[in-house]
Amino acid sequence: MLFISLNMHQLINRIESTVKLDSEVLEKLNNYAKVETYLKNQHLLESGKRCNKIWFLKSGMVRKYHVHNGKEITIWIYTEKEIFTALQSFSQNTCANEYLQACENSEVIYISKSNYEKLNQFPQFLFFSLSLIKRAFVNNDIRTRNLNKKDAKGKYEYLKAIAPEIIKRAKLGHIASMIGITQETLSRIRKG
Amino acid sequence: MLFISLNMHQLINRIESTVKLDSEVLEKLNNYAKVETYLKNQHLLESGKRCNKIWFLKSGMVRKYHVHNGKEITIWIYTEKEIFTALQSFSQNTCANEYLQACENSEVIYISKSNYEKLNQFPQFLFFSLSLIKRAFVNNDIRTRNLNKKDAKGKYEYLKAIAPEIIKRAKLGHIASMIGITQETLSRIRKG
DNA sequence: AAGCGTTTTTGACATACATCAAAGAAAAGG
DNA sequence: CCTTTTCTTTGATGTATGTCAAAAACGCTT
Repeated sequence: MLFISLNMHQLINRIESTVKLDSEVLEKLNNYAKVETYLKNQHLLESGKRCNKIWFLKSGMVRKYHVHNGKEITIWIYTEKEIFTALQSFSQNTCANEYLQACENSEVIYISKSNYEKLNQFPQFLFFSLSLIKRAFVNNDIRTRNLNKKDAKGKYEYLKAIAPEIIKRAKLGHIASMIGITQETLSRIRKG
Repeated sequence: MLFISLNMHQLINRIESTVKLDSEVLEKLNNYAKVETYLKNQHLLESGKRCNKIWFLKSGMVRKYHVHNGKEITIWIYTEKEIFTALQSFSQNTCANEYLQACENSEVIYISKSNYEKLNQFPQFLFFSLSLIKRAFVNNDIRTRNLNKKDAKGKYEYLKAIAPEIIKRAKLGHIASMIGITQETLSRIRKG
């Protein structure tokens, strides 16, 4: 009889909306996945460190950013049920040059790189990994194209349309740097 | 005895720098891959059509662009030995909203989507697909981050550093729209 | 070599947005 | 509940780059 931790259901649903997993994979997944909590402002990952985890966000909000000329540039903000990692570091064993920080108290499930690779030895899980990254790739692509040729207001409206949760919950400055404008400009845009 | 078309060697080398393929996969790959040539300015793919091919560029140069307010925005320019497709259309069976156009006379190898999927039933090929897209994802990511917070000159210098071939061979206007500046600005940057 | 279409350069001008600075509002913390 | 810190708003000013238009250079084709 297969025992799956209660914590795992959201994640398993997420995966099984792409591929059905057989009990062998489910069991491994259940064993490999660990739950962890972070307080607001705590870092899940820091620039310069190697990223050897992939995360699933159960609750809260996590911001990915990098530092350029002493300024934090938000890359993306993740909300509930999203899966994220610092892919270059994770897949190429290099040092990350980005930070992952909880912007609210957050609860995550993570799988270590080595365990993730073990899961990927199962073709059904490998197939999931491929579709996960394909979707992420396509989304990035669409986002970049849409943001590129818009003015500040257009960028904000676009982000609002595709990620209303972020607009509601994230700080002004974080949102602004995500779409490449200053927070002063964003404040004025919001005013009307 | 396995016969592999001469045309295929470049592509096979490219794949086998990631995974060694056994003869069964090699044979299928050889059967599925077709060579095609395009004249300068001919389209490999047009917006509104479904993209059901993935290409390997043997020689020449291919530009991916989309049209925004009647203007062509270059997304990227591919040079020899690169693999490309319109991923959203290819993987989600939607209509492409981008064009692929030869900017020089070009020779490509393509594999149809259905054959590509057949190849992906082999875990070793699936593994290649995953690493291919991972690398593309990471490269896009790095590029976007680097281009975002630079001024026009910085963007140009960055592109020159990562893709000198494009700078040498592509048209001014194509390069300019790729980094989100006007061709007049780029012309002035080049002047000094 | 001449001619024609395309691409690049140059110039004058307009403007969206950044920057800097300081006040005001909200949140955190004792 | 009051204090301190952090975040957001508002205002004044500067500048990089866009836009429009025309000239110059380039590269095919005959």
